[in-house]
Amino acid sequence: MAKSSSTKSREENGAPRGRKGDRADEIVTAAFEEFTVKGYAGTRLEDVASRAKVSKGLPYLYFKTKEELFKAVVRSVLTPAFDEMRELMLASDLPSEDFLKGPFLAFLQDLVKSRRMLIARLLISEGHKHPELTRFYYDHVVSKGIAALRAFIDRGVERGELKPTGLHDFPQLLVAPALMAVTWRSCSRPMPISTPMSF
Amino acid sequence: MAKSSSTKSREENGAPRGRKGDRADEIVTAAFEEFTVKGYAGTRLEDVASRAKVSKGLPYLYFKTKEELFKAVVRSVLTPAFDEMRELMLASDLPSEDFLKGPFLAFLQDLVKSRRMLIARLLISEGHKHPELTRFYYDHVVSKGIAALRAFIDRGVERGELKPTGLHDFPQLLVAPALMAVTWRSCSRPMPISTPMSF
Amino acid sequence: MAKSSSTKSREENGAPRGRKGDRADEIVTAAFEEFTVKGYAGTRLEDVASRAKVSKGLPYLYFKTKEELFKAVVRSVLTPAFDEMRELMLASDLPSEDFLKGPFLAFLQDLVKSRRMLIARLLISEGHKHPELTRFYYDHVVSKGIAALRAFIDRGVERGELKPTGLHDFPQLLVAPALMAVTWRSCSRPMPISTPMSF
Amino acid sequence: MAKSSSTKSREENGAPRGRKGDRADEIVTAAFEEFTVKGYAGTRLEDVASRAKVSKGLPYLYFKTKEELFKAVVRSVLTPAFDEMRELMLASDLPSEDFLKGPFLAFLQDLVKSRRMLIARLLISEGHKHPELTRFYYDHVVSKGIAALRAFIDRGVERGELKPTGLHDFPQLLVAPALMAVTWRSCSRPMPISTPMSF
DNA sequence: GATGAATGAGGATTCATTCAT
DNA sequence: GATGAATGAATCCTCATTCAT
Repeated sequence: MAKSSSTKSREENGAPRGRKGDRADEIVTAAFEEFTVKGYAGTRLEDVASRAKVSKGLPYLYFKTKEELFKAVVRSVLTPAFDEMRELMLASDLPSEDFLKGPFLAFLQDLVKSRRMLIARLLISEGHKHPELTRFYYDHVVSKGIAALRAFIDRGVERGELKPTGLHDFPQLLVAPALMAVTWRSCSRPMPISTPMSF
Repeated sequence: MAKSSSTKSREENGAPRGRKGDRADEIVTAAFEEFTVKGYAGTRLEDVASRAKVSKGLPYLYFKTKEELFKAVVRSVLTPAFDEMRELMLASDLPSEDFLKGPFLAFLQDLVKSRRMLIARLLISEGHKHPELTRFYYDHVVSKGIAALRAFIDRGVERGELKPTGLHDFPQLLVAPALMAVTWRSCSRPMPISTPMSF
Repeated sequence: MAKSSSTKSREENGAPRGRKGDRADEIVTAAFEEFTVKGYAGTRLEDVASRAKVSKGLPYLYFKTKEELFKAVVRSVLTPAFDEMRELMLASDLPSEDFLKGPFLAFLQDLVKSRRMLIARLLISEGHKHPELTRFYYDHVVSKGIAALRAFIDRGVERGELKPTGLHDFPQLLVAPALMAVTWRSCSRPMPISTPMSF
Repeated sequence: MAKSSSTKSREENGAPRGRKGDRADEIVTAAFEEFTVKGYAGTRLEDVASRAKVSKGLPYLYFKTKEELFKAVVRSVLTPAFDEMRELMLASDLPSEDFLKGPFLAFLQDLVKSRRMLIARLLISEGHKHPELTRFYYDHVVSKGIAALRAFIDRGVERGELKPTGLHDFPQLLVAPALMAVTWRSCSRPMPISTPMSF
């Protein structure tokens, strides 16, 4: 998340860069940490500001409201994560199972280890309060990820590398273990992330 | 929650309000609905009260604080759900796969259809703010459910009905689809709950 | 205080007797203890009720409001205390100084030792919120006590036993040490009550 | 309280509101007035705020809780009062009786006339709810005042100006008349403060 | 008379947001 | 642009008081 805007997302969140380290980015980063730890309602903008080492009023210069900041946080994590996954799916030409057990698993494990998956908990807990956000991201980001997964599955089936199963209809099951790991962990018990196989 | 008032008051029908009133139950039910819809912080006790058709102050007569009420809600949903599951696992002697595809799947589908699984979202989103609650329920309720699942798997393996897989180590994967369904749905997209097959 | 209504104050506070121990008295006694410890605002009628071993609603059967109960408490302590003092002043014919150093000092010391003087703190802290009470008691009870003290002083002066001093004008100084002792003690430091002499 | 803002803001005149605003001082002053009139429990922070002409929330910016504000009030009155007294005792070299009947009496009379002595009533009525406050002030402020009084008395005795009496043991009796005056007045009846003589 | 469940006004406290500097 | 003092709506919780039983 830290480097989310390093690629291309400069102007969409209206952040000025400034050579001494994008304040907006620092605020978003701090907000991410606060939000994932305390939840939306539990996060005080003042704490976000302190964590970002800026004054209490500054976040309002970049983000009109707390909700806008929240959306910026989701944006800054989700978009890169799904972009990465899509790139990954297209970049390899390994046999399906090898790919799943190799790079894809590694990707999921990284995801789970990184704090970025915590965004999942945020979406689960707060998503319904921000329906446009949820819908927007579902429609523009998540659905693309799912499409990529589905395309991957279909290709594997075509090649005879995968059995045609219900997976085509619910490709999200491929990432279910990662989600499971995160939700499970969030309920205080670590659960090792194993292969998404046996599917 | 389901059967909390089993002690002396009216049954499932809208019987006359008892004198001593299982108002506590009505409050817990109302609170469950508010909490699942609005989250912990977003729920106003006053709304819980109105929903339960009682005065603003009454919830405090039964639950010292908002947190106590929250705990009571979790308790009232979680305990019966896990008890039910354990009973189910012990009650049947069908071949493992038949059981999983039959009664067990039906149970999960019921669970997902019922609003009770919404408690999962609550635990995911708010659990970390109530660590003792989480730990208590993990230790006393969840772990028993997991043990039951594991026993079931082991029995199936012994009988040669199931292949020995990593499932023994993470039996919670058996309910993962249900959890997936709920979390997915909570992000605004319905996802049919299918068989926990391929297991 | 305990036995305040044993003498003559039965009907004025509307208390029924009932052979098994005047409930009203028990409530007043309990209230006295709560009020002196917690102050007026800090006292919960529910705690008064528990202390008196009666139900939460009972005090309202005897005392229309919390304030009425408070007044009853003041009444039950002040009246007997001043009555006692007046009787004392009239009962003796010792030389003035002997009387002051003997029975009168003993009386003050008893007063201070007893919990009854705590009523002073109540009047100091809460008196201004109950002006009619204060005025009534000043006019009907306190002023009689002062008059008795003044009469005693004047008699002593007439007899040549006491020097004519400002004491005539502020006879309350005779009890000042007792008041001092109580107020001082209430600020957490015990102060022995010595002779009201050297006056 | 009197000179609390001695650091950098306007003096006794209604000078322009400073930018950084010694709002804290204004709030403490307003709180002092509310507390002395209404008591601790009876004071609504909202009223304090209005009296100080600030918003409801501002007091919480300076004082975490109502209790902290209360402590600040006590501090702001007590400390200067006792400091003043100690300075007074050391500053003069008049014969003991002249000092008592002159500057010291004047000091007490001023004290009683000023509203500062009302703090005494606060301590009497609310002190027991704030034991650390009471103890702290006793140990650090009051006891020093008493020590100064005792030193003064002893010096007088050494010089043969005062008779050795119990006063050495309870020097607080020197201020008893002032305390008496205040407590008495608080019970609605003014009592002139006369000489602390006859001691 | 007694009980204790129920009511609801009232007050402490928090925090998103604004704005003068 | 930055700052942080100030605002005030919102919400938890308490408790005097009422009332059905």
